[in-house]
Amino acid sequence: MGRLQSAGVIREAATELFLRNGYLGTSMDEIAAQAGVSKQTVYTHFADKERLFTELVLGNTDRADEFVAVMTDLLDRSDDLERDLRDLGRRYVRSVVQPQVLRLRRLVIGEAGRFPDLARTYYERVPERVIATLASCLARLAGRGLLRVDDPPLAARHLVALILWAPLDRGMFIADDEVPDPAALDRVADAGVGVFLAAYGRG
Amino acid sequence: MGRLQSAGVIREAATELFLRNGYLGTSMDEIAAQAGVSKQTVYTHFADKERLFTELVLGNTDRADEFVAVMTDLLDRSDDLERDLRDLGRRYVRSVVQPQVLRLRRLVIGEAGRFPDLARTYYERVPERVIATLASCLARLAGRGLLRVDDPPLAARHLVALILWAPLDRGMFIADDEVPDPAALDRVADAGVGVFLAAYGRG
Amino acid sequence: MGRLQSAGVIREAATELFLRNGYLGTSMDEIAAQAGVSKQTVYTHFADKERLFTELVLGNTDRADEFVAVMTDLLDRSDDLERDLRDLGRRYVRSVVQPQVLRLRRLVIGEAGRFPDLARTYYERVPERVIATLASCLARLAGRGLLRVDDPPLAARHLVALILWAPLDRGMFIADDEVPDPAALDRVADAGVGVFLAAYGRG
Amino acid sequence: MGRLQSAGVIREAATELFLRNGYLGTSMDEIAAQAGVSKQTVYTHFADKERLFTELVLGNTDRADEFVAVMTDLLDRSDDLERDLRDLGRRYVRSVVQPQVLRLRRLVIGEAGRFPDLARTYYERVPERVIATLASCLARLAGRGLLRVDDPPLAARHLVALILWAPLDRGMFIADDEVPDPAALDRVADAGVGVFLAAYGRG
DNA sequence: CATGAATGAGAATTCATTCAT
DNA sequence: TATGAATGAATTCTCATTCAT
Repeated sequence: MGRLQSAGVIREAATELFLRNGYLGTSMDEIAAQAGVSKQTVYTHFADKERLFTELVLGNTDRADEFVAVMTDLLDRSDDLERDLRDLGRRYVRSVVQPQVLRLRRLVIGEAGRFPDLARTYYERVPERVIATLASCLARLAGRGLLRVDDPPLAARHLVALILWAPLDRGMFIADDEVPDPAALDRVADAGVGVFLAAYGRG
Repeated sequence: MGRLQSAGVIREAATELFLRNGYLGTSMDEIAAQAGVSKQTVYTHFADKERLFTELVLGNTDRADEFVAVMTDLLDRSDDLERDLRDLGRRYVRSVVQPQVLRLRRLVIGEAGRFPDLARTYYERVPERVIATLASCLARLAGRGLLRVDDPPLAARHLVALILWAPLDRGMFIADDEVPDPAALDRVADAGVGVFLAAYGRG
Repeated sequence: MGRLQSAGVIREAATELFLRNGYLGTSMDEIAAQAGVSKQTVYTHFADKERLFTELVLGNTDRADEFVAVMTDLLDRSDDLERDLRDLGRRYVRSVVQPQVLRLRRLVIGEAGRFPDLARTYYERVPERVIATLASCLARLAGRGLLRVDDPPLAARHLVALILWAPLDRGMFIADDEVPDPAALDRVADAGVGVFLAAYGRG
Repeated sequence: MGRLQSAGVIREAATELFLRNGYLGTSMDEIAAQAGVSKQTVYTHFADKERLFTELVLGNTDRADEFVAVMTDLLDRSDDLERDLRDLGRRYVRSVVQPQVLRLRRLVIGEAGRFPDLARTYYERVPERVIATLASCLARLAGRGLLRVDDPPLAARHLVALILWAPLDRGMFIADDEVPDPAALDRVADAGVGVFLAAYGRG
């Protein structure tokens, strides 16, 4: 088996186990067994457990990339802001409540004490990045006269909070695998957008 | 040393260690050493590590009691809603960003996979309890004509989200011990209340 | 099994194994097995492998005590110096070529790179201590007019060298368990004393 | 890279590491890394770790050759024995206290239990060879009437002991890299020669 | 000749838990 | 009630060595 294959298999196995059992709850033995390689092969590809862990976590941050692109596209060319904000909110909420996403968030939060730099980097690369991009979009929308926004980052945080809070906060504590009902999620997102527009809409 | 003293000392020691190092990251040896008792004494008072852990976590949920009482008192006899909502928001945000509170939240979230029932119970006893109480208060305020609220639980979630989201989300990932600047927290809370009133206010 | 028993059994087992297989060549597993206790019991009594090792080595340095006492006694009340020096030389050589003694010397020398402080301490407590005591004795003998000694420590080194060198140097490299022929050892010691007296004798 | 170059580089790397960290304390990985070649290349040139080790140790025994030649030359054509013995003693002591030489001696002694044949061979090729050659020289000097020597090997051992003992015994245990003060070494050698001549000199 | 990938065995150390006193 | 001693299983990581290319 070549280098690429092994590394990939190990990555998959380790990701699954870390997400399920946490950092300390996952042993290098289990990872090797799950990947079907010897323990030493794991160490050939990843210097130690810490680096394997951080590499995996940070390797999962690019999922934010697509969302940021979609968001920019959607809002910058919007000609029906309420419709497009709802669309955005629904997409956002649905992506965030994926079990994999929730598990990763729980993992990073739970290990923030042990890996403070990792948690900070994750925070900057994922949620903060979305907020910053959204703030830019809102500023442009305000420039086009479609919103009244004095403090774009603050407004962005409010929009995200209104859309995500309820399902995300719940998702942090309720760790089962059942994705919430999509219709209910849509209602949550719509209601959040409604409040946002009531406060920031053109009036 | 009597039973009560020992149990208390152990509880303190274990709480500190669990909050700092997590469930798996804390050993019964460390707890005994930190408490200044023998390991066997720990086992005399707490059947095993799991029960010690869950008992400690659930023993820390009554901190929500006071807040719920304050909230009810404040809102039910309000004669200046904006002022009192701001007061409430500022108190809430300040209490939530206490390092101990953030650490406990991180701990429960991080162990939600290993202790799903514990996480669910914590969720119900702390954040959901606040939401439910707040929803009642908002309903009564609507009854008094001070707010326009169709769905009180939803409105409660919105208010909490607007007030807490930014500092709490940050606090989940940035695990240092520096409490945010109180003035900045006040501004965050005030801005959240502002958005809430823009959407749900009588005017 | 009580604390004292366990510690003693572990000490014996570890001493034997370290002397036979060296520091790195001995595993904590082997020590526990040889002692008939669990590995953790070894760790209960000795913090780690290094401390177990150093404690054992330094615990074996008091064997020099008796010899130093005998030497002082013998030389300080000597009324036939040649006879008593020969007696001393024979005792010395015989004690030094004991397999246990040679093994310990080899062990400390071989680990001098890894445990420089241990080697230095051993050197000071065993060979240097004998030299210092012997130097005092020789000085007193010179004071009694029985020897001509300008530099007692130097003379002491010469005497020790003349007596020990040949069997000890051989014993460092030839590691079998056969003790040299006692008669041959006596001749070596006697010859060494002869040279010493030819150089330092009264004349 | 050709066979010769690789082998040489590996030899150098392994020698340095074995001398510094011992046999078990040196891994084939470290040797390969230090040599800048792959581990497999090490195994191409040396069947296994044991053979690499023994080959290196025995490859370092020819350093005795030169000294033996110098000694023979010096003593066999001596016309001022005291001067030439002192010269010899000073050279000998200085060569023996070289850090590399002391490290090799410590290494062979420390591994005498694991590699008894290697230690024996080293002993025969280095110290015993010097003794044997010196014994011949002393015998010839006695034949020329310059010394009174009944048992040349014994006399040779005495001379070597008187010259080397103090610095060499110390050098076995004190493993720092500071070479002793040359002037002090000269005094040690001179004093040893003095005692030797007092016992074995013609006068 | 040289390499990167892989292995099974074993290293030191720590774990939660129990037993005898 | 409290303890010190003890355990068996598990932890991360390294070892000397071999295989396919």
